[in-house]
Amino acid sequence: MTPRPAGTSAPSTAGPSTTEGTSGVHTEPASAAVRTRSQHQRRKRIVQAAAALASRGGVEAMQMRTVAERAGVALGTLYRYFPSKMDLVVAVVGEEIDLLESSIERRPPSAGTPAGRAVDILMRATRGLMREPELADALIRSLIMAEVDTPFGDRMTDLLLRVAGNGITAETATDEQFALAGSLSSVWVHELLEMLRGRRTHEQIQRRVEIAAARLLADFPVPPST
Amino acid sequence: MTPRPAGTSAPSTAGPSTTEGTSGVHTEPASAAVRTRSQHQRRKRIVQAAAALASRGGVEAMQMRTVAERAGVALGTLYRYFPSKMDLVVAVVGEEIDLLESSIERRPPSAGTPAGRAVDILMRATRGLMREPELADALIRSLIMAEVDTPFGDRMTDLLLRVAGNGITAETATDEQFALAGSLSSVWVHELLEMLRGRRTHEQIQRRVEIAAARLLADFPVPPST
DNA sequence: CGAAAAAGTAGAACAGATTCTATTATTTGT
DNA sequence: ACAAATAATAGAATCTGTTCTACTTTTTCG
Repeated sequence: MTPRPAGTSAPSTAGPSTTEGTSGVHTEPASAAVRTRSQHQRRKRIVQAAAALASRGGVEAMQMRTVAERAGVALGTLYRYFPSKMDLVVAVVGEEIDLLESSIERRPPSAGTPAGRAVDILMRATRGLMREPELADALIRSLIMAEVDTPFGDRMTDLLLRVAGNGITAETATDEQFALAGSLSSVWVHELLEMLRGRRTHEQIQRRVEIAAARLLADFPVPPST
Repeated sequence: MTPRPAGTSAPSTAGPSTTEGTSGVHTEPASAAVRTRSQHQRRKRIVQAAAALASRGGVEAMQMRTVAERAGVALGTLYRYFPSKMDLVVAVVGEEIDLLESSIERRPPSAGTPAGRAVDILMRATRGLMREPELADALIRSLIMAEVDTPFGDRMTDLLLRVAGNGITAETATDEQFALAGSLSSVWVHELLEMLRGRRTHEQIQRRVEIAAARLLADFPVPPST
């Protein structure tokens, strides 16, 4: 699941990566205990508000002031939780990826070859993202722009490794396999970008991803049988 | 409200491309004729100023006000030539790519395999870009972000096709070869980004590009001999 | 040449992200 | 329960991209 201590509501500290380097511990006892009446899921409310706004007009519509307002917190508070707009975007993306992961758990790719399975989840992710083009655009772009680590590419690479590689994990994978899965992931991201730019159709992406996957994952382990 | 009629009469002389989609002709008589005394290479001065600033502190340092000042033009004029900061960035990039191309002409890759040649030019490009990390960062990121066509990925793909594919061109290439070259190009761009984020060393990039190229360009035509 | 068009200029104005301030809750430790 | 610490809040202020205004200088051309 989410490697993120999400539940913890410590504003500044912890957090989803964020630009902050601070890795300090925070002294927040609760995780479920309702603070006073309706206090403390501020983080969740913020992310929701942000996602909602982004689904509409993309990042532009997701203005910090507006998000704060809509989430019912002060601008300053918003900035306490998310030091920059980017951090907020990353949080929103996190949720999207969670969704994809659970979808995969629910209905794992069935193709017989590693490449086939990889294409399966990549296209599923594509469809999922494309359901909210504005949001997708905003998110993908922002992530690529991010100064620092964003869980996106890495999580996707991991997913590919696990699903396509028949149980390989970041641990057990060889350096080369890791590199290959990573390459496929970046090809996909790039195609996604092109689609957002209106230069690719769904079919074209599928074709290209298939072509790349077939080469890149050619010698990934095939599952024993079924 | 208004979609800038940009192409119209703009000083957007010829063109290192820029974001402008307008391929229209411009009514600019001169191209070399010195206007009055020192007028008209304003564009060049602007791009130079921009590049210089970007080489220092990256995009942030390349503030429109500062660029204008340094180029000795009014802010309004700067915006007449480059409707947005992005356009300016694209122009700067254009020059960088030109540099790479001429470097390749001067000393074409010598490796015997398509993959080898591809790696050669990609690493050469990497080194070239890394000479000015701030600039590279600014440029790469901006280009990826660009709403519209930017000559970057395409020009690189083309280059790869020509150089690695032993004379193949966008014309003669099969759909698949085109896709494969494109994939390699996106892998490279992604690695470059990771390097800029400080998550890759030169060697790691080389390794990963080699791994990807070996798979992706496996069945590209090999030169007759030599 | 002389007027209309095009290009420049200085600088104000606007917008949205981020920062800062002063003040008011809440929480926590004891 | 109470003082110190922490979290929030409203809102002003700052910064930088972009737009707009009012003029001045060049260029184009009949």
